[in-house]
Amino acid sequence: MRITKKFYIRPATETAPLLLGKFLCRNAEGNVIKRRITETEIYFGEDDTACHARSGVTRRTWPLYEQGGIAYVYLCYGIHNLFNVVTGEKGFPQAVLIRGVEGFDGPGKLTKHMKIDRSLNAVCLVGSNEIWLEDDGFLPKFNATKRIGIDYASEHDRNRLWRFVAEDIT
DNA sequence: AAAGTGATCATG
DNA sequence: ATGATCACTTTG
Repeated sequence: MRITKKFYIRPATETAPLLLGKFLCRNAEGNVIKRRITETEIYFGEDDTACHARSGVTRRTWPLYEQGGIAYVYLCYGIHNLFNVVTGEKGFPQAVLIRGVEGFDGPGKLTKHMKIDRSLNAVCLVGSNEIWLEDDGFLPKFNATKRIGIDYASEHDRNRLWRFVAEDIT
């Protein structure tokens, strides 16, 4: 069944591991794709030097400050659309980056396959018929590791174990 | 190892 | 208006 609002309104630190195994669902022009999430990463607050919100509210980062349950999609390196799930209460910027789904490892690859782009930025995952998440009760085992691709962040933030990889989903 | 690619943000 | 930066992927 579709994941409801309540699931999203809690800290990304809680939500990120729970998102593993959930189905990311996308309806693009009547074509529905559903795939289990295999890899997630936390971006948490203005004090997290790896988080986009480290510079406060801007034209790009405003969705991070909304109440949990919406999408945050932005263009990375001029080429790749990266998909995040905004979590928590309104006013505290945080999100979970979806880094992989079954069959498609890599945050840019999965968005390409599922036709996710910036037109879905700030879309409500609870109410949209274009993109949403579903839960069938499956809870995979997982490992927590360091985040990837954030060399510019402080050592302290680089060392946080804020990346989660499911073991039993390929 | 390194390019490709363009929105975003800080600076002037 | 301009330039540096960047939560990546692919190619050699």
